[in-house]
Amino acid sequence: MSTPKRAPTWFSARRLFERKLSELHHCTDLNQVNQIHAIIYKSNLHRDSLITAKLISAFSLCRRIDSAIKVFNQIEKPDLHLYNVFVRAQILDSQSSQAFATFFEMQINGVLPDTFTYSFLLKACSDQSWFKVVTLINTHLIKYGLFDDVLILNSLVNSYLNCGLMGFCLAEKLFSIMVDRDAVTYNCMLSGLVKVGKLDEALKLFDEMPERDTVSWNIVLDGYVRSGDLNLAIELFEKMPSRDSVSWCTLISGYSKSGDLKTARILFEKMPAKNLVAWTTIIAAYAAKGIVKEAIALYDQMQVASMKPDEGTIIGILAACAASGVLGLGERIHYSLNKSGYRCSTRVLNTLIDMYAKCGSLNGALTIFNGMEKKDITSWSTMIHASAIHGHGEMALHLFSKMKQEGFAPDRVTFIGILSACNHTGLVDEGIHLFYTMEKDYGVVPEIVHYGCMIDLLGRGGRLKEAFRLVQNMPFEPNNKIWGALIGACRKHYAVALAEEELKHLLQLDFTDSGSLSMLSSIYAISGDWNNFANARLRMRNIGCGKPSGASSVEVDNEFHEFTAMDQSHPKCDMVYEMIDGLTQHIKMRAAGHGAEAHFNLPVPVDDFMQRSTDQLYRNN
DNA sequence: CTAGGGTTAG
Repeated sequence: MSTPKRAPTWFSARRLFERKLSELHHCTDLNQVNQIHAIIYKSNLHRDSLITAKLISAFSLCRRIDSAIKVFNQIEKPDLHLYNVFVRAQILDSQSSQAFATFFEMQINGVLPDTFTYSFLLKACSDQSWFKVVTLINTHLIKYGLFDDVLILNSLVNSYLNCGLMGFCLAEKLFSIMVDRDAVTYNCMLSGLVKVGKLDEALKLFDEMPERDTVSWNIVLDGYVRSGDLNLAIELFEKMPSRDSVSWCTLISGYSKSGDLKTARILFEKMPAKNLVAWTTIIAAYAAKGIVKEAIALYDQMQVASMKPDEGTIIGILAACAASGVLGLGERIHYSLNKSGYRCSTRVLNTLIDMYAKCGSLNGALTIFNGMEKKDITSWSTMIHASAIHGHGEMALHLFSKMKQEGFAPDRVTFIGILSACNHTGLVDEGIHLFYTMEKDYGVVPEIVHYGCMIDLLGRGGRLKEAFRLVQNMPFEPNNKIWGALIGACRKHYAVALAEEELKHLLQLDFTDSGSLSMLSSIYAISGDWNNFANARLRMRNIGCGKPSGASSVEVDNEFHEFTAMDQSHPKCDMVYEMIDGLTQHIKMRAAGHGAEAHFNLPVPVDDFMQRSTDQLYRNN
């Protein structure tokens, strides 16, 4: 006789609940969290600070910051632990300013922050714009006597390393005075050195370190990959004492980015336990190369292998679609997301906007944008840039004022977008106005990229003297992009004399931008100065110009077509050139004041063609 | 707290 099945008793249900409660802060299943939430309220446990803290963590893990906020707001007097959990939840949801608000609020309420609070806040300090905040936290730590804890000092070193050159110097200083360094301290510094490209110093530190774990080896592996020396990378990979998924993925990603898909694929097949990152890397690699069929096949295979795509997977593949202009795959993924009922995060939606825009569908981008209930600064900046690349300057300006109405403060990236919108549409005066108000009214200090936009804007608008004056007065040394914009402007407006005069000293500079050199040589060609022309051409040859040759690409019905200059290899080559000639004629007629109604014999209707084509410049190899 | 895929950028 078999043992009778026992009905679940009150006792076992209670035990189950207690077990779930103790693991609550690791739970990623929203339904379960909601259930437990309900039981907590019924059992009057919501006054227990530890349980509430776990609940906030759980909601944060399920990406439901709204629920976490509700729970937090119902607590009358949060303690340090609750404040910390809430700060971390806000940081994880990239609500940094709200997290700092919580940080101030707790101090007003007489709760003093501890090292945990500071370590969460430091996690938000991810780039140069946070440098001042990091120094501030540094002084706080000293003031409150928290400056001797390895954990927090490691966080501090790491944050400094994220903050540009100034940060790097302070990180080195801090590292040198730290007495209690542990493995993490060394690894932070090691990765900092690799990220600023100081591979030699990184290797030296690697040798000097008291102990090396897998993380250390992986950082050095990444260093070789970044330096482009994949042979050294694979050599290191082979002699590493231990390899984990990160080692494999670093290498696969390295080969993918270098364009060697074949080796990337071989490594992927050899990788023992393929994880989500490996799948994402290889799929995005095929998508970026425009090999759509294989990307789709792998995407399906991944699901057969019961790997569930996460946010990173979706963003990675969509970004690759955007970079290569493969609308078909992007649309397919968007469709499958909708069908599966996946709740797209703001970040995924932002990536979708960018993907549609860069693949030629401004309408697709707008549809996503308008349907978003929670837009962030990136959504607005992306949409502004989307209008810019489609030549809709007015739309970009409209979006710009609307985002301000909705309470968003434009940042450095927004300004790059809006200035380039003015540039693409010839809105010179609007651009100048925005540039001069960006610091005064918005507190955004112009960087060299913003100057680059302005110089391009002025130059294209024919205001060459102003462009040159701006270059002279800007607080930066001109880089290749600045020179490129100037030379391009001179060429466009046949300002040979100006180019000569202003660019004379340029020839002595260490000038390595192939595009600018080629434009410079064409200026000399126009002016008939064949000596300097030859000179410029010689310099181009010396720096190995033409290596990263530009290519246009377009995807039609899941097939990828690529074209380079003077390319005759395409099977429908004649039709392509016929189209180009027709379009050129079309543009010239439009420029001469003829309306769109002017009739041409084109093999495909113009709108259809414009809708589907992308003109993405990218580098071979 | 450190390493891998990953939104906006003349």
